[in-house]
Amino acid sequence: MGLRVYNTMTRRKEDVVPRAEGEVSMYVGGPTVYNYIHVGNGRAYLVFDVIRRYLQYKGYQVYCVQNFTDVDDKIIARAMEEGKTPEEVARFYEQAFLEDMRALRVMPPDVSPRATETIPRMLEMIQGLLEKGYAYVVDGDVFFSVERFPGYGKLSRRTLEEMRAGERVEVDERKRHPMDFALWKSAKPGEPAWDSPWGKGRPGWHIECSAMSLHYLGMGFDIHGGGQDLIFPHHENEIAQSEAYTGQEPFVRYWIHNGFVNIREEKMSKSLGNIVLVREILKKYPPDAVRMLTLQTHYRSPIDFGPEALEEAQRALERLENCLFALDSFLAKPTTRVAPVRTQREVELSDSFFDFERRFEEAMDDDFNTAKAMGVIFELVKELNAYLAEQERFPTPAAPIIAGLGRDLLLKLCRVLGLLQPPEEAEEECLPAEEGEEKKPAGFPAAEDLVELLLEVRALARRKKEYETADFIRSRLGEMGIRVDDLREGQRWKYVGRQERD
RNA sequence: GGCGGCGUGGCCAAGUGGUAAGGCAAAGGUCUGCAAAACCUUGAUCACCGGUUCGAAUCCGGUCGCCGCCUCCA
Repeated sequence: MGLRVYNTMTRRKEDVVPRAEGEVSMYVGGPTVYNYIHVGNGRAYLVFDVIRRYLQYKGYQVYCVQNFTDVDDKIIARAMEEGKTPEEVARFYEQAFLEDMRALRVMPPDVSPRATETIPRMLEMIQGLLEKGYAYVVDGDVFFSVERFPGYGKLSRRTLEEMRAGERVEVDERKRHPMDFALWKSAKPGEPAWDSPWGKGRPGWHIECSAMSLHYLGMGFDIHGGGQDLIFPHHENEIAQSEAYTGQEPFVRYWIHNGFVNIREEKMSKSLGNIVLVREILKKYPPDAVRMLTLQTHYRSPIDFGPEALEEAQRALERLENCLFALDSFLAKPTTRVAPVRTQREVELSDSFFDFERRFEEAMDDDFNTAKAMGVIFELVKELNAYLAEQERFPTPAAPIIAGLGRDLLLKLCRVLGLLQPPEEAEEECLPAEEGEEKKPAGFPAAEDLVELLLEVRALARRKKEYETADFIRSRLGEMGIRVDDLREGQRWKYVGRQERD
């Protein structure tokens, strides 16, 4: 069974057959950089991050383009408010976006072009559309004529007659059809502007994505993704422009759209004023908790990002981390005899590992069913925990081998979903340890050794039933972010980081 | 008005023709000086009504309820 994906265009799950064998080209709608991104944006980028990781896991060479919309009404408005230039605003939030993405552990795209740097390509396209009669000029504005493009509405499944343009927004009288949209907007005084054959102006919103995707990926690329709110009009317009301009179709092979984020049952949106910023929740929850929450629901369904849901996701994540912690400390324990001889139970368990991986893949192959895939991972966790529990009573010589295999599989599957990734280099740079370390004399004991020493003291205390001392050590270490668990055969510990909640 | 989606145990959420994954919460038990973790055990007939079928949460029709899009938005 190969990979299948739900294509918004056909409203069906389709087998994925990339344009070029073994390669997948994808374009993910990037941010308009006029503000910090909210969790709705965050979800979209997490969804496509997972899709991308899974494609790579399947062996595809993935090439990913993501734009920055750095010229736009909202950016201009923001600049006015803050007394800055639109460019300053754009660069600032561009940087903030990159920080948020890194914090969420989203893989950076291969190319992230800016709209303002793609203007020549856009002018070229607009010119071409004019020449072919798909567009017209009015007072320095250029509009796309939707009536000239027969396929208009095919993505959002609606016809021009069905749409009630002007019902909620006043229609520009100069347009030939109410649904016509701007390719180029003439500049008002004080706005950023570029020279064009139609006078000074700036691009309309939709044209940039067409220009960039055609430039970097070419006609008929594989995956175009974004939130469901982009289906109409943004992606519909992109199709119209691109197919009209090139005279070819399709513009995109597979359209993938993720569902919305709700906050307490309501759609999160700017007008409702219930925006939650990515950087706000990352102050309260680890990035993997946010990722876990998105993974536990299918990408096309709505998700509630309320505090209850996040708490729950965090506890689910802890179950995963606890299992890994238990495996790691089990494997770190010095063992006297290791032998490959497996018990019947161990033969069955290690055989089942293949099964887990197969079921994981089946789930992901079916339109990236991460909720199902997480279910498989949690079943694996249960098996591994049960096995470790057995080992406490009845150690077996092959245990390190089996536990090692289990650990490798668990980590492998989690990382396909972007969970439990090793900390990034950038993060380590943030730790203020660097300088101090230089000053330490050679041979200064590592922190790990000192922790071990404390735990030896604690073990001694426990043996003498001096529980006050033992508990004191445990709680003080806990305050420093070191978690200590007592097991039947000894203690295990791990640096889990300081808990900074609220 | 048009188009689309949803309604599964206390909560979240997979499943879309063969008698319901998983997570969180809860209860009891095991382990344990305490704590934490973990393990074992316990619970849903799938909004409602009717139909198709040997058999439906899963297909068809209807009813009720919720939501989204048609406007900038991930």
